[in-house]
Amino acid sequence: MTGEPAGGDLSRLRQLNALAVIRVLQGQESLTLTEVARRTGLSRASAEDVVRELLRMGWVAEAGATAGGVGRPARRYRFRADAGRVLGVDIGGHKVLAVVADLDGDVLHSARLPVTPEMGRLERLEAVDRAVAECLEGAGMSGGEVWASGVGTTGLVDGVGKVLLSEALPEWTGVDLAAHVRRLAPAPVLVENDSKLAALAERWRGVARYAKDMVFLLAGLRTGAGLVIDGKLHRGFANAAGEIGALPALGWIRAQEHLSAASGEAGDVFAAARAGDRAAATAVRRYVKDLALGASALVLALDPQMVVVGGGFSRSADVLIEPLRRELDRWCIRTPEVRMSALGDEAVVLGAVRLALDDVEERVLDGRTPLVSHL
Amino acid sequence: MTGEPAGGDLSRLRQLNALAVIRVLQGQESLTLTEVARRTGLSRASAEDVVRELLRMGWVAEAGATAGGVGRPARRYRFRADAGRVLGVDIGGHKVLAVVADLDGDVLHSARLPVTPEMGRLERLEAVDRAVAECLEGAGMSGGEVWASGVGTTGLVDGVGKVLLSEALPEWTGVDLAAHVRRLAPAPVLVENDSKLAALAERWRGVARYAKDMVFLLAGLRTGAGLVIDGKLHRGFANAAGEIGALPALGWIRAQEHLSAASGEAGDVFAAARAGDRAAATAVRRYVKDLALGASALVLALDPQMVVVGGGFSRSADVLIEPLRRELDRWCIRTPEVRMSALGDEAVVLGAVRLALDDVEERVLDGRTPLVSHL
DNA sequence: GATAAATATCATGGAGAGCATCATTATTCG
DNA sequence: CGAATAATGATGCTCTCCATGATATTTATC
Repeated sequence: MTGEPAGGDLSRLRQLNALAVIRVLQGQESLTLTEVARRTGLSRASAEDVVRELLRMGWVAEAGATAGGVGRPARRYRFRADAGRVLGVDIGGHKVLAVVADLDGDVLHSARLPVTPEMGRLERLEAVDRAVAECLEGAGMSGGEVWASGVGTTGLVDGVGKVLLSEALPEWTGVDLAAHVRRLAPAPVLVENDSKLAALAERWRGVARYAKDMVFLLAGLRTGAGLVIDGKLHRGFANAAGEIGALPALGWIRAQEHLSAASGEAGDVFAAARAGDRAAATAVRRYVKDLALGASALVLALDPQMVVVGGGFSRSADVLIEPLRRELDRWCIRTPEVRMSALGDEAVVLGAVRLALDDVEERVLDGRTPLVSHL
Repeated sequence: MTGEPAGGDLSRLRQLNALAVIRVLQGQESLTLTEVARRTGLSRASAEDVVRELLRMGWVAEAGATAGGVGRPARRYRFRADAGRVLGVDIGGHKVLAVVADLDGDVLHSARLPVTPEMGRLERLEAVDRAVAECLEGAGMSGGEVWASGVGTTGLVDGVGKVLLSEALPEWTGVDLAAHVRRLAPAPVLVENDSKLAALAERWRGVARYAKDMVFLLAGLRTGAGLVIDGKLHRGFANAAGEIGALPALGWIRAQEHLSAASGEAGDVFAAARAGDRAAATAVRRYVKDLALGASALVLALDPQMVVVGGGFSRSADVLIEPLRRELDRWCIRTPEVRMSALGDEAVVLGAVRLALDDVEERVLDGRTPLVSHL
C-alpha cells in the first residue's frame, strides 16, 4: 500500500549508503570517518569504503585536519559543494533575480534586474537573459557548467516548463520557460510556481525547517499559497494545488482591495496603520480578515504544523502576524504556529535552487550523473 | 530533502526483497518462481532463495500445480492470507459493524448491530463488545488470534486511540477506544476518524484505486472529508485534516438543514426530488450547493485527481453526482473526476481493516513479527 | 515407444557489500 | 621518553545476489 519499497540489487544498497554519507557530510563543515560511521549507522570499515569511492568520483574531498585532541589526528572529509553549480531564477512582476549556487545551495553570485508588471513577454525574457548572463559572468562560469536550473514565476505551470496561465503578467501565458532557459544553460530546467517555491525554500532554510506539513502564504500585491506535505512540495494533479484564491467566498480576490482603497501605495498603509492612522488600521484589519479566511480553509483542510507568511507585506509583520493569528484562532480547530518568512524576497529564488538541487541529487541516486566529465 | 533513504545492512536488502515478493504474491492467486522473478526484478535464483525463506517462516505456501502447457510443470506459490487475522470495527451513530479479515483483507465474517445516536457511552461500548464477540465466534476464533485491530468512529481521535472530541455521539468525548478494544483482542489497536478510513478504503478497493491524490466526501447526516495524498492517508499535525466544515463561510454546517427543512426524513427528500417534487428538488439543489462549496475548498487546496462521494446520501447518486460536478465546475480551476463510492456503508470498516493490515505489514518489514508463534 | 523440445529445478562458483577484529601508526599528556 | 589515546589499514568472514550449466520432468512428434 504505502509506496514501493522495491528492493533491489547490492549496488542499489551501495547507492543508498553513498547518498546517506553525502547527506551527513552536507550537513556539516567536515567530518572524520568515525563520525560519518556513527551518523550513518554504517560500520567504520564500510564508511571508509564508501568515502573512498566518493573521493574517487569527485563528490568528496579531504579537508584540513583540525588540531587539538589526543590521539592520532583523524583525516577529515567534506562534501565538495564546489564540484558543481546550479542556477536559480525568479521571474516576477517587479524584478528578475538570478543566482548561481554550489551544491550546498550556498549562493555564489546573484544578479537582480528591475522590471515592471507592464512589460511584454519579449522584454521580460530579455531581462531574464541579461540577469542570467550577468550572474554567470560574475561567477566566472559558462552556461555549460550548470548542472540544473530552477525557475520560479507567477501563474500556473505545466509539467514540462510552460506557463499555462498567468493573469498577473501580460503575454506570459504560453511561454516555454524551460526551453528559454535551456538555451542559456544546456541542462535540465525545472519550472515551478513562485508560491510553491517559496514554500519549499522556507522548509529548506527558513523558519519551517523541521515541519512535516506546512502552508506558505504569499501576502503581497498578489495572494497565493504553497503547500509542503510530508516534507515534500505538494503539486497536485495538474500543478494547481493551493489555488484557494479562486473561491470568492474566501475573499482572497478582494483582500488586496482594502489596502489600495485606503491609500495610493499599498506598502504605505501598513506604515500608516503602525503610526496610528485610523482609516489605515481599518483597511489592514479588513485585509487580514480576508487573508485569514482563505488561510483558514487551507489550515482546516491540511492541519499543518505551521503557517509561514511571506511576500512583500511580510515586512510589516508587526501589524500583520498577530492579527492573523487571532483571526485563524476564530475559525480553526487547532491554530498552527504562525511565523514570518525568514527569507524575504529571496525565498522564491532559493526555492528554485532547491528544485535544481533535488534534480541533481536524484540523478546522483540513480548513478546517472557522470560527475567526472564535469571536472 | 526528500525523506530518509537511510540505506543499511544486507539483511535490510533481504527484507525489502522479501516484502517485494510478498507484494507480488498478494496481487495474484498463485505464481511460479519464474513469474515471481520477473515481477520483482530479482534473478530466478534469488527469487527462489527468498521464497524458500518465506516458506520456512510461514508467509508463503505451495499451491497446487496447474496442468496444461509444455515442459516441466512449475511449482506454484501463494501468499498465506490465512496465516493471520485482523479485526475491523466501525462504531457509528446507527450501527456497529465488526469484521474479521485475512491478510489479503478478504472479509471472513462480519457482525452488524443496530444502535441509536442517542445511546450513551456504556451502551454503545457494550454493543461493540457484542458485535466483536459475535464476529470472532462466527469466524471460530479467540481474541488472541487477532494480529491487529482497526477502529473507525466519528469525531477527532488522538494519536493513541482516544476520542478527543465527538459532537455527534453523546458521552463519546474522552473514550479510550484503543484500550477498550485491546481488552477484546490483545493486539495493537489503531483508531481513526471514520471519514479518513472511508477514504483509505476507496483508495484501496474502491473507485480511487490508482489515484495518487484524492478527496473523499462523506455526505450523510453528517458531512465530513478524508484525504489521501501521495497514496497515503493524510492525518495532519493533530489528526484534524479535512475538517473544512468548521468554516461557516463554506456552508457544511447548514448544508444538511435544507434537507431536513423540506421533509421529516432526509432520505425521502432525494426520492421526492427524483419523483419530480419541486420543493424537494430545491432542497436538494441547495444542499448540493453548500456541499460543493466546502468540497471546492478542498479541491482547490489539493488539486486531487478524484473526488469520491460516500456516506448515506451516496445511494442517491443519480440526483447528487451530476449537480455536484456542475457546482464544482463553477469554482474549481480544474474539476477532478467525481465518482460515487463503490463500497457503500462498508467503506469505514474496510478502511479499518486496511489500517490494521498496514500495521501488520510494517511489522513484517521490520522483521518484528514472530509469525511462527502464531501458527 | 523413442526422441526432441520446452521448461523448471538444483548446484556451483563468483562478485559486491558490509562487518568484526587486530596490528599499526600518529598524536598528546605526564 | 613512555603511556595513553584514537585513527588507519589489512585480513578474513558472512550475507546477498547473480550467471551458468547440469539435471529433472513434462508434452509434442515421429
